[in-house]
Amino acid sequence: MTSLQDRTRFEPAEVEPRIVDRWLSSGLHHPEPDGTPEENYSIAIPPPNVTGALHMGHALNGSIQDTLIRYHRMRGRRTKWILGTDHAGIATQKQVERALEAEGTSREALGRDAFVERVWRWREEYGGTIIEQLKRLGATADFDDERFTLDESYVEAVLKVFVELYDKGLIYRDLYLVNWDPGLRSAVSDLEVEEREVTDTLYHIAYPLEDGGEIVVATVRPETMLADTAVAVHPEDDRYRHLVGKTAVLPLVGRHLPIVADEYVKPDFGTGALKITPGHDPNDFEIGRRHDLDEVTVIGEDGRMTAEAGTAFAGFTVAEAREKVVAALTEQGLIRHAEDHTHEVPFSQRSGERIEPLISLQWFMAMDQLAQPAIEAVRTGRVRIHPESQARRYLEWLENIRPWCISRQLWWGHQIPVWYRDEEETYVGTQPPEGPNWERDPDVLDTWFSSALWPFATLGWPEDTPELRAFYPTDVLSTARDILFLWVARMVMMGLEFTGDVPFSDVYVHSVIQAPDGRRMSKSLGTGIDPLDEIEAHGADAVRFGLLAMSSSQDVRYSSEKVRQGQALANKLFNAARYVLGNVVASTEPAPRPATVADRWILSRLQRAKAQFDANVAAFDFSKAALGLYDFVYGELCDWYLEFNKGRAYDDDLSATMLYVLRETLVLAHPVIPFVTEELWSHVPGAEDLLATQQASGPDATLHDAEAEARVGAVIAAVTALRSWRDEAGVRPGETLPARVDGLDGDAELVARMARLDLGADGDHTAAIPFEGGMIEIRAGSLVDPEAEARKRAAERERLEGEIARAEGKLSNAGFVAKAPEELVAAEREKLERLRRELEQL
RNA sequence: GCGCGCGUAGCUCAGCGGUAGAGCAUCGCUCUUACAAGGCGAGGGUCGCCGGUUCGAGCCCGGCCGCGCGCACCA
Repeated sequence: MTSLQDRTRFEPAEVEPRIVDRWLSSGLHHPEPDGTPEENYSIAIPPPNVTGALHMGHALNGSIQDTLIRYHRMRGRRTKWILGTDHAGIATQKQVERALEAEGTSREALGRDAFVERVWRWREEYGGTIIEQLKRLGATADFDDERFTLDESYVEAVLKVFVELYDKGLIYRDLYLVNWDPGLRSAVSDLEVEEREVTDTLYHIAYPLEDGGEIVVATVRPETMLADTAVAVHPEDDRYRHLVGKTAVLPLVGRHLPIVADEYVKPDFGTGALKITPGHDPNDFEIGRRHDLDEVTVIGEDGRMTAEAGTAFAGFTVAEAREKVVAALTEQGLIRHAEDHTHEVPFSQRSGERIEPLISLQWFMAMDQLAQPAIEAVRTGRVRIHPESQARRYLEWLENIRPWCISRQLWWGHQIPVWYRDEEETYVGTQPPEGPNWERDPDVLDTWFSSALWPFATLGWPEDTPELRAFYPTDVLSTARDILFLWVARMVMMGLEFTGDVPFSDVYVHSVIQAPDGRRMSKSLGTGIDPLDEIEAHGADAVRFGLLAMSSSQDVRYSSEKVRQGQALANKLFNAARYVLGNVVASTEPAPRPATVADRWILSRLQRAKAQFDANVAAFDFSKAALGLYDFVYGELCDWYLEFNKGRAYDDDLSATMLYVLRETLVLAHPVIPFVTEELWSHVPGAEDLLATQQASGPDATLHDAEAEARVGAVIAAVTALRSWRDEAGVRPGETLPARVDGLDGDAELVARMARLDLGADGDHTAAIPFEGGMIEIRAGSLVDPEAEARKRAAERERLEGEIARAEGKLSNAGFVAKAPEELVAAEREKLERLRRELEQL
């Protein structure tokens, strides 16, 4: 191993691979299942898509989870970070289909079995990528126990859940209007649909009435008129009241349409008359069921018009049919008006295609009954969601929950365990039915159906495994807010339903990292930043620190400054350790052996840093936790304590204290910046094993020292005041100044050393520099420019007078004296007196 | 449309009832026994706008303006 003293910089690229190897070969990431879930600590990783690569969101969440895992591992908990990947039905199938297309073939040409086989091979090849990338981040997930949502045992769990929910009547098959994705040729769930603003043409179309006259309806989708089965008006609408119960005749088709009254219709929109197309519009579908209307389908699953649309339109795409319908209506003089209309239209998040609402035979899951316990769990605090605002979103969604369409017309996934025979018989079971002529339902389950079981299916459920007994329920689930409904809420429901317990006690919803310009990070926009590039450039510690430091309760822009701050911290700590280790008596046992007020001060500040770090981690405030480490290492340990001790002999006492502080600092910082701390640990004399497996001790109240903090606080104030004075007075920092110090008693020596004062010499009085707790008198005569000094003094007097005026004003305010808290008034009085003294001394 | 969040130093963000903060950037000084990916210091803000509550308000309340997100059925 390279000697520490030869290196003046921390080189992540050289150090990190070595350290990762040591961690992995130690097996520290893999706990034996033992103990209870209360004693142990576990986190189930949000399973990345098996085909995925590490992006900034993974890097942030990986940093958060690994920080929690390392923190609790170092505090005596048996920790398991449950690892694995998700088969990601649609995403994976699409990737492989694209590859097939490039080869000039298709999944249809291959057939189902060969295609699925092909996807498995694809997974063999690319599935390990993201796992390897997590290792580079320093993640100590359980790499020895990697799960996949299509593992044999996982499939068993999924099928069992399906069958049980079916038996309870919560899963059912229904002919219902679904969000059809024509690109995917599959149904998708409500949560996979996003609204986009689109400008369409709103046509006013006249429908003749059977008894003469007409009624004009407004629509942006004229082609769907071919499937109209009614016209609706508002029951209170005087313009149309007399038409309710009459019949209109559908142009181009000739179908007779009842005119119905329904509250849904908005009289002030369009013409106030609404064509009803139950087969192709969600609202019309509801209205249709209310009024028992026919459901006609004219658009097929391929996005083209069906035979039902009539010979003039069958086979054309929706867009083509629209033109033809409008042309035909125009010809008949039935288009009364056309205008641009901008509105929100559903698109598939998966394929980007416009959703085509279609009536389709699909599997659904009733959610109301399952939602109730999941609502209770959050209301009663059994599951705590951080930040609070996300808990409100969670509850709102669950309180308004709708049935979940769980079947997907894909090949890659958990095939639905239902068999049919002769259109008559249906069999539902985890094993295929006996007997001939059974056909299995070709559809697979929505990926989120299997993800919902993740925290317990990964631990071996439904078997009563040692892993399940030791680590379920898990402790924390950390995730982004976009899958709070898709995933988190459903895990709570399934966990409660099937294990009788919540799957985790805390949910931490982390920030979404945006591009530096505030746009979404995305490959297609070219705004993505690859965390691996950042690790390459700045080191994994820097990336971890930076991501934690920029995280917040809301979305944040990526801040490369924060990453550089992390890099600076790693380098700083590296050099501080190098310096300390080069000076201490190596054989000394690390221990707090304070011999000076500075020693007592740093020991006291260290306890404070530990307590604050603990509090911040407990509150999931990772930004404060990371920045607090930076402040302690930079602002207290390096800027002051190491400097205080320059020129002091490194005797046994100082060595013991130094080593103690160094070791405690490495232990404290390790969860956030594991690499540099682990590397340094290997150079600390007497430090055994890996830092990652050391046990941290909590803040030690006996080392808290208010007196030392006050005294050193005054020293720091004095030194800072003097440096500032030098800068303004133009006195070089290196120049030793004859001076007297008032108000610091025995600590004046410390100030003299830090600020280059000569307390023994004497000379003309030239300047008085007040600081919080005393006064430095410079006796340097000719060194100082008298004019500059006079200007400074005047400025200082002005400042003091201003502050005195403010304090006097406050104290002469009867309201303040009468109503403000007593101690505040007293403090103000003291301050006023102090300011007056300072002014007098000037 | 309803709901939530955010507008604080040039930039990214803390602070959320008692005299405005950090990191970076800028400027000046400085190679003082670790660290130039150093050290020290300085400048820089009517805390989006208007009212109100309070002895006292970035901080609480109300109303505007701007930005973002979530939910929603206006054809």
